[in-house]
Amino acid sequence: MLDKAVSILDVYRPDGGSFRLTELAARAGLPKTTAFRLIGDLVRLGLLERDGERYRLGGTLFELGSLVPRRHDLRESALPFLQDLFESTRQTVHFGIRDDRDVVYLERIHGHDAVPLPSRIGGRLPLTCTAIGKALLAFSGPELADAILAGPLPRLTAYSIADPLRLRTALEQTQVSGLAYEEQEAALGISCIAAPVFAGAGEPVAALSVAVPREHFRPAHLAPAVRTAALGLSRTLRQG
Amino acid sequence: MLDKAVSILDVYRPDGGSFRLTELAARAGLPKTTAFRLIGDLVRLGLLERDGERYRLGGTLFELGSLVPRRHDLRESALPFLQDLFESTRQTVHFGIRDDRDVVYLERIHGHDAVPLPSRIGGRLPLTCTAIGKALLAFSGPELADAILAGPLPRLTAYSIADPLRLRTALEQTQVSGLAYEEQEAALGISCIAAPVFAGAGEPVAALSVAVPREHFRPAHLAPAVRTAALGLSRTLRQG
DNA sequence: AAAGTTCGTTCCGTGCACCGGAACACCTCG
DNA sequence: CGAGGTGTTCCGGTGCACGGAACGAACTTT
Repeated sequence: MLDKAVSILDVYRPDGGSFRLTELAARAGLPKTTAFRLIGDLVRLGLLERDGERYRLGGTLFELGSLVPRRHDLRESALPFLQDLFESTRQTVHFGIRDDRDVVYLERIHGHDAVPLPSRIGGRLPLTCTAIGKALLAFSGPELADAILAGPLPRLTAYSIADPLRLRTALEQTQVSGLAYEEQEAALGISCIAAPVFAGAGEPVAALSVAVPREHFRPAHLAPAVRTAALGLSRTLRQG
Repeated sequence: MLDKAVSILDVYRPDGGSFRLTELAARAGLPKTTAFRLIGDLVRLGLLERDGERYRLGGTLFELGSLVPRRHDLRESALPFLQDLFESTRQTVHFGIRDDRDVVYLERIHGHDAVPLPSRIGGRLPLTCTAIGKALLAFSGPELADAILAGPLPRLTAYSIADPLRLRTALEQTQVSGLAYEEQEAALGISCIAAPVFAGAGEPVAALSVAVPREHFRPAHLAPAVRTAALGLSRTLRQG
């Protein structure tokens, strides 16, 4: 039964939105009556809510989701540094962690006139298509990179790296410089620079980045700010 | 069964954390075996995760919670204005909505050396004890204020307003000035100024605030910035 | 206007998944 | 060592989750 309830909730991933009963049932692969029954329970429990004739995710999910430790704890420590980075660059700042082969975004800060990006708090993008992902990947154990490089690489744009050799080279450059770059690999017209965040010896626990319209991309200006934020945060995390 | 699963998840509200099986079962009021079974399912589905011998809320909740429309949509619109407000004040900025008799915080922005506050993204505090809450309450229909004033008022500190007359006066002052204040009513040593955010005619859809250590509270300096942010955001929301 | 289609909701028989006590193995502490 | 606590497994009983059928309402098509 739990599986069925979650299959209903999963209809809303990754795009959110709202659905009517029949569509929700179809997308969840459940008989209409079963879906109707479960939806009623989910609404009662606050995990879904009614919006006219439609259903959308409910406030209780938001409240529970906000308590998830890996989001809450890391975000609290990172926020001042992300704010610094946003202020010194005025560009969209991201903060994310690795989950399997994806980046999961824990925070995203932008101002007015922010460029449209596919990233979203709570959303996922492939490690290999994003600067944050590459920063995480470059400093993770070699087994992960090997495993990812052994299969086909996911693509979000025509510029996404599809050649394993090219990706390996990029990762090695990141290992040397401590910075990872993204060139229209996740979103057309967008460049990005990222640095890993460490909590101690070993793999990075997170990474942060700045995303910029390509024609305004100035690594020389951005790199020090990105490094400073990542180092500052790493130091804070090490001190517990 | 869903009820039981949610009773397990609700153990984590409002404080988060992690628990062992037996404690989780006791707090959820379930027999140990039932809890064990459900926890196994919740872990499999990503709603809980194991942390050694302990269980904590899982990443799937964070991902689903991030898609909740009333959080995601409002926060996206509000963020640039909240950033402006943070930059012009350098103090902790809050953004919240009303749910029944509580404020639910949708965003909280702070820098280094932020003052400790009881607020938290996804957390709740009584309307009557917070500036945001009073801003929301003052511009909601009179039935709500009447209903709240008819019962005992919740208190978070010794300074929280317990006298219905005093609260009614404060609400009327907010209706006149468009600003609501908080004087150690939610947290000792903390003052706060808030303004409502409207999306059209009618009740406010949200409110935003700045929280300051009491000895640094300068309403004359803060009020214009708070007003500007709230007005700017209201305008944006009205334009869709 | 009538017929057909789709929707959300209710009804209800039944099969099996949920339930949870008992048992077990392991660990910790006095 | 024994007592108490923990997490895990086992398994029989039964309550209820399940979902097809039916229904009424709304919408669309002829």
